[in-house]
Amino acid sequence: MLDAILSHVSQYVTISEENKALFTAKLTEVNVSKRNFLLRPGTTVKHEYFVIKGCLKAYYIDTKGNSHIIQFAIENWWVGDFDAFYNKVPSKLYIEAVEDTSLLAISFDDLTLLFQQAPIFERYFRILVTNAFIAQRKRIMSTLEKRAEERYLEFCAAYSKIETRITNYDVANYLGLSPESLSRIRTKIKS
Amino acid sequence: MLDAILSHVSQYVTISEENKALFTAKLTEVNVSKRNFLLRPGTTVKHEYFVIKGCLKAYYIDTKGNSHIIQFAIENWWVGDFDAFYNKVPSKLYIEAVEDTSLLAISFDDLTLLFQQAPIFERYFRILVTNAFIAQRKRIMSTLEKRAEERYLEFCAAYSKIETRITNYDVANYLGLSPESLSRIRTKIKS
DNA sequence: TTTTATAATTGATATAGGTCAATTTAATTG
DNA sequence: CAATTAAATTGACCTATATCAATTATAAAA
Repeated sequence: MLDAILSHVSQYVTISEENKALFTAKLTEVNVSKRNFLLRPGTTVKHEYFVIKGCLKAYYIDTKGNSHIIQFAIENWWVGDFDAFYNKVPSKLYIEAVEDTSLLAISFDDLTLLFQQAPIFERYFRILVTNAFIAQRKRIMSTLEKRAEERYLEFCAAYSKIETRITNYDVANYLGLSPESLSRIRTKIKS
Repeated sequence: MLDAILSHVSQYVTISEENKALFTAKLTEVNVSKRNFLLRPGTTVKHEYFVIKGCLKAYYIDTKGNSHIIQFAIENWWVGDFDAFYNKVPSKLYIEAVEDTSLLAISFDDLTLLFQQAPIFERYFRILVTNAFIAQRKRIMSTLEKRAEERYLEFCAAYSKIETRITNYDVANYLGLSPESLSRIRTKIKS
């Protein structure tokens, strides 16, 4: 349970046993069953979450009523609404479990305290956010330069562990495509 | 000169005079004149840069030969190639001065040292990257849900200080549009 | 195993924005 | 300021992907 998150931390920074204890003491378990919500828009976001088991999607509904998936999260991913969490603005996101999911949560106050007590975690999260930033930039680059078909193939390669766990409807949505277009692309690829 | 960057740091974290001195001692001035490059693809990136005066664009050329601007930078912005800088991979970016520009540079080694000497800077950069991540996410959201015209108006509102300093060709490129389309949108707006 | 709900596919048609080519306007530079 | 070069506009036409509507397949529930 805690092994997963500690080994994740250890991939990025070296931490002492004391710091491990300090960290894990601040984590609480949260379970969300399939089709239920970890987060809904309008809420104040007090936690960030680490996925132990399961799969979620983070999406929002725009002014025209269209939904847009901005992130999938599976085992060993952090998920939440950074904007709402750090800037204390109401969330715009739905975070919904696509499978029965168990997570570990850390609150804003505990995280702030942790940063004071052990600045090494400041580094851990700095590295994580930097990586997330880079990954997100690559997504922008992909959208700018590539056709739908190419982006779909790229998605399958990058998220092979996710692709089979979610519907094509959701994959299309993540890629900014209509499900019909994705379906056509898939039949085209098969031939 | 150093005032600008110190006051920028102070917007995000509280730092002592010693830490200010520690930081500024690691900065060196760099000047790039209009149409010249701060960075070219294939290079190893050893520095991140803070803009004191001027304007730059960061772009890359894709496999099809099309260029894509991923960032503009003006006064008080950090600019560089995060991916290349942190992950020590060759840069894919051109960073070109759109006006005569002066910057402050910090090297990877100095930054690493700074993080050890004064973890408060770890926090400063964590906050900056988090903000950059959030801003970038908003860009993705905008692309997903909005038409070209709407995105252009949004761009003008968000980057009013930049908009007049760069060509429409570059604005179009940043928005993922052809210059012709942007031109049509602009004439449509005027009427 | 039948019913019901959800997901995926297919066809017909529409459209935002791209591409190519030409022209005009505005900046640079000798 | 004349000569170049770069930037912006306009027109004609094209294409990737959306939208709407219907159908089929698959999964969940009764």
